[in-house]
Amino acid sequence: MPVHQHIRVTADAVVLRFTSKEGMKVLLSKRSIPPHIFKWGLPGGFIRNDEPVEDAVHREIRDETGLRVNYLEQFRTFGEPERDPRGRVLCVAHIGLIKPSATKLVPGAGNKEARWYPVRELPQMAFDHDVVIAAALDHLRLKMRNEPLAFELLDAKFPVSELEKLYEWLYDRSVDRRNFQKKIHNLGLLTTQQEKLKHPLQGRPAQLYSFNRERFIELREKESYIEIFS
Amino acid sequence: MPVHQHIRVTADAVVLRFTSKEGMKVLLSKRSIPPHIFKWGLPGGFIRNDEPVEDAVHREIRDETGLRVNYLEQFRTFGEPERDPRGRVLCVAHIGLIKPSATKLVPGAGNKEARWYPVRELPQMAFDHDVVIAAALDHLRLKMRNEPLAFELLDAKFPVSELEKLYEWLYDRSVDRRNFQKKIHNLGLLTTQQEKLKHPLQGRPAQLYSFNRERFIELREKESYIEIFS
DNA sequence: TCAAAAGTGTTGGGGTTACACCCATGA
DNA sequence: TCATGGGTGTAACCCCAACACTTTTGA
Repeated sequence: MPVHQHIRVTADAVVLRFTSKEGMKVLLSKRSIPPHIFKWGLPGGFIRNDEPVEDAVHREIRDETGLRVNYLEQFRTFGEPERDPRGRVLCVAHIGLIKPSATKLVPGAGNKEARWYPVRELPQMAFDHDVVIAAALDHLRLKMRNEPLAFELLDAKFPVSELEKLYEWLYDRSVDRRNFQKKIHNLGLLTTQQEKLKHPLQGRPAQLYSFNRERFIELREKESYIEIFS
Repeated sequence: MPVHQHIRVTADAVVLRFTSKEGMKVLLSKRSIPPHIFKWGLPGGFIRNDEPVEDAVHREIRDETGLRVNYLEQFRTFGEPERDPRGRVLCVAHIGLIKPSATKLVPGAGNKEARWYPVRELPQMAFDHDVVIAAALDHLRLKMRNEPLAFELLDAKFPVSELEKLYEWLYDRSVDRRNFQKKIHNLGLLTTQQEKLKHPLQGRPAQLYSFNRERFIELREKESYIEIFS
C-alpha cells in the first residue's frame, strides 16, 4: 500500500539549440557527484515536495547553467526500476527550446561545468539520458509538422533558410529551397521585417522574417488541419 | 535534498473503446474509499517500488475491471502539488486501447464498480481525471494521423466504414465516404478478408478487412512521411 | 568579374475534392 | 419494391515536385 512506497522523482530537461552552422546541440552538465560522477547528464534534479514540476525544471536549468529557456514541455516519464543505482527514481523528462542568441553559457554559474554538445556526437552519458534525448527528438519530430515549435528555436528575426535548415536537420532530408519558401509564404505564417541579414558570410543578404502567431491561431480556428512541414 | 523528498506516484489509464454505434467510451471505476469517495475515476493506483510503470497499469486495470488492453502507451505525467488532497501525488497517465469484442465487464471482478462512459458525457470525476481524459484525446489526435493506432480500437476484422467513423468521431468532422475508401486502399494498408459483415442492421453487408501491418512497416521505411488521415 | 546564397516564375503530374450511379440485403 | 448502407467511377482543381533564371552582396 501507499505508505510503503518509496520512489523519488527528478525533473530533467533536454534543452536544445539550433543554428544552421552548428546544427542541433543539447545542453549537458558534468556530474560532480556519484553515481556516474564525471559523466555528462541532462540538467535536472529532485523536485521539491510542494514545487510544480515545471518550476523545478526551470530552477535546475538556471542553477546549473544560468540559462532560461523560452519553451518548456514535458514529454515523457522514465521509470524503469533499474535506471538509477541509488534506488527507484522516476525522471519526468522535458524538452526545452532556446533561441541561439540566448545560449551563452556563463562559466561557473553554478559550480557545475556545462556545455553544448552536438546531438549527433554525444559523450558518454549518465543514466539512460542518451535514450531520453533520442525520445525527445522523436517527440519533436512528431509535433513540429503541425505545431509552430520551430520558431521557439529561432531568434525573433530570422531568414527563411534558417527555418528550412532546421526542418532539414530534424527530418534528416533535403528540401527544395524554392518550394519551401513558397509553402511557408502561402501559409502566411511569416511577417516581413524591415531589416536584412547583416554581413552574410557569402552571397546576397537574406530578408528577415518573424513568426506571425496571430495568423497561426487564426488559421488553426479556420482550418481543420494545418501542416507546416510534410 | 532527496532524503526529504516525499512524493507518491500512481499509474493511471484512460482506457478507450470505440464503436460507430456507441461512439468513444472510457473505462471508469467508482471509488470506494476517500478521497473523492463514490466519484468516478480512472483505473489505476500506486505503483510498487520495484514494478515497471506499465506493469502497474496492466495490473490495476485487470484488478479493477477484469479487462486486458491490447495497446498501452504513457502520454503524460500530472504533478500539480494540489491535485490530490492526501499530499503530493504524481500521476503517470497512460492511454489504453481495447477492441470492442474484448470489453465485456465482469460485474464484481474486483470489489469495485466499473463502467463504460461516453467520453462526451462524463459523470463527476475524481481528482483532475477529466483533464487527464481530455489530454489523452489530444494525444490520440496528434498520433492517429500518422500512426496506425486506429486499428488497435477496431476488431481484427472490420468494415472500412468503422475506421472512417472512428476518424470522424476523433476529429469531429465528416468525411466523404468514397474518398476515404480510396485513400486507405491506395495506401494499401488493408487486407481483404473472405468474410462479409453478417446481418447488418440495414443495407448491403460490408466487406471486412484486416490491418496489414507488414505493409505499413514497409511503407514507413520507404516513405519519408506517411499520412493516414488529413 | 566571379562565387555564393537569396529571391521569383513556370510546368507537369499526383492526389484530393466533389460529384453520381449501381449493388446487396432486410423488411 | 423500397429504404438503407456499401462499393466503384469520373472530372475539376489544387498543391506539390521539379525545374532555370535573375538579384545582391563580398572578395
